[in-house]
Amino acid sequence: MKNIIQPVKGTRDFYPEQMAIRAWLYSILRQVSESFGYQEWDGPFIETMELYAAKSGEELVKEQSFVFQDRGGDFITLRPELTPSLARMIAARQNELAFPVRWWSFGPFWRYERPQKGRTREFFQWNADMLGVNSPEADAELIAVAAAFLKAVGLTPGMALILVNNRRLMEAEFDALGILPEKRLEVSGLVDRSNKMEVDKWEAYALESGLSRTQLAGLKTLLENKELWRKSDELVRLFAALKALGVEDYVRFDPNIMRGLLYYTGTVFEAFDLTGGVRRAILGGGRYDNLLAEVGGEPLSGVGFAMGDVVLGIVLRERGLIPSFPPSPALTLVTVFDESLWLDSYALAADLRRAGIAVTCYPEPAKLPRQFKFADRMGMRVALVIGPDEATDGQVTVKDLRSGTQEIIQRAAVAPAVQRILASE
RNA sequence: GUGGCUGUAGCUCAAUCGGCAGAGCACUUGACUGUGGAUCAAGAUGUUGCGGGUUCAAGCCCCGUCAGUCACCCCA
Repeated sequence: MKNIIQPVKGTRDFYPEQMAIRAWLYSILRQVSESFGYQEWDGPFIETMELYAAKSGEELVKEQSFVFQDRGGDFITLRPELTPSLARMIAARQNELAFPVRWWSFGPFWRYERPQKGRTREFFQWNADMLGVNSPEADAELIAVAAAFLKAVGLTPGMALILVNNRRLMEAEFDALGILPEKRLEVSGLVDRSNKMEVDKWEAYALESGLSRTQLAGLKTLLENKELWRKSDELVRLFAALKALGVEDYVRFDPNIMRGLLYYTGTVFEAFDLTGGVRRAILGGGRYDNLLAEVGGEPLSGVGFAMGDVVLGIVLRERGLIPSFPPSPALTLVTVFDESLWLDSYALAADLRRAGIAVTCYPEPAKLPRQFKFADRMGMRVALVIGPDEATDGQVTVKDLRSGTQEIIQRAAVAPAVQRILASE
């Protein structure tokens, strides 16, 4: 223990147990994404620093990304997000792609931040985007994808909701309150924080940032107005589309949702666990209009969202929604009785594999209790024994590990017998 | 980047005022020389994160450092 080299800060080891969960999540993402016709894609895990600097400003990249110089002296960044790669790859094939583009991806990302609950330095993220359509109905589709996912992992509308707002609506309201355009960003940040801070602290903070008392009062009224969405044609259409898509139970209007990102221009949304211990967003996204222009492409509108695996994992664990998987993918063990019968066991295992059964053969003659214990710990269902008695008669002992019953049968009948046990509940 | 808390056996954690480093689970062996889970018995296990300091004596106090964790910040 003492001299084992430490893992890199903020990384997670995926032992088979955790890897099974990751694979399970991946399979659900695939199923949900593909049910809406999204194509899987991926970009490189490393990109030039310029790609991110173009969009987010160099400070952010240098301080919160992993950046290193390659041997040629170029600055390389471990990707902290996927959207710039998406913009770059779309822009490079802008004239040949069949729009609207619907793409999804699941892969690793890195951010050089201080780890805490729900935040690691290496994490996996699911991204889904649609480009080439600018409509509230397209926004609704992405929200429906997100809702379909929540449903697929067992999160009901009582557990998690997608909160929706619209930036254009909020900006119009800010204007109506006499908040100057150059103040919008700061006020957006303020709005974003309104749920996280205590009320009086928040108000003091608001006044400090230059809002008048009337403006503050107006802002508070605004943020409590659950019907505000009716003033936005885009949101009215969005909610109508969500209803048609059958996911309205998962979605609520919430004027507090702004999202920090500069590039969102219209609809924005975030999914939250309603009652759990984590306050962080499970997923978040929105409409962006100018992304491609920033990497040198023609202007193209898009909408998309991203979901990290870390917060989701915490939520699912708290809710008991992560299924358990047997440790071994092979649920059948062929034991090795002794040295003289070793290869008989190997041959039996090979036979069963030819019959399409996943089989582990114990790799050496060991005491049977040890071999059975191994089968038990690996969550196996069937154990097979060829001892001297069985060998003489061309037979095999087949034991159902769950019921504890066993029978001695002819070797040719072993495969069907094993399959029967595996098929039983 | 700022602040709080925590580092003791593989894991979860005890250890009184600074006075012999322990328990449960897991592990190994046996009860049971052809059968796992259950039970019983026995056994093994430590650079108390690391480095320094104070002290007759440090897991405990002090300084530093590393790691974990929580909050702030940020959240692409």
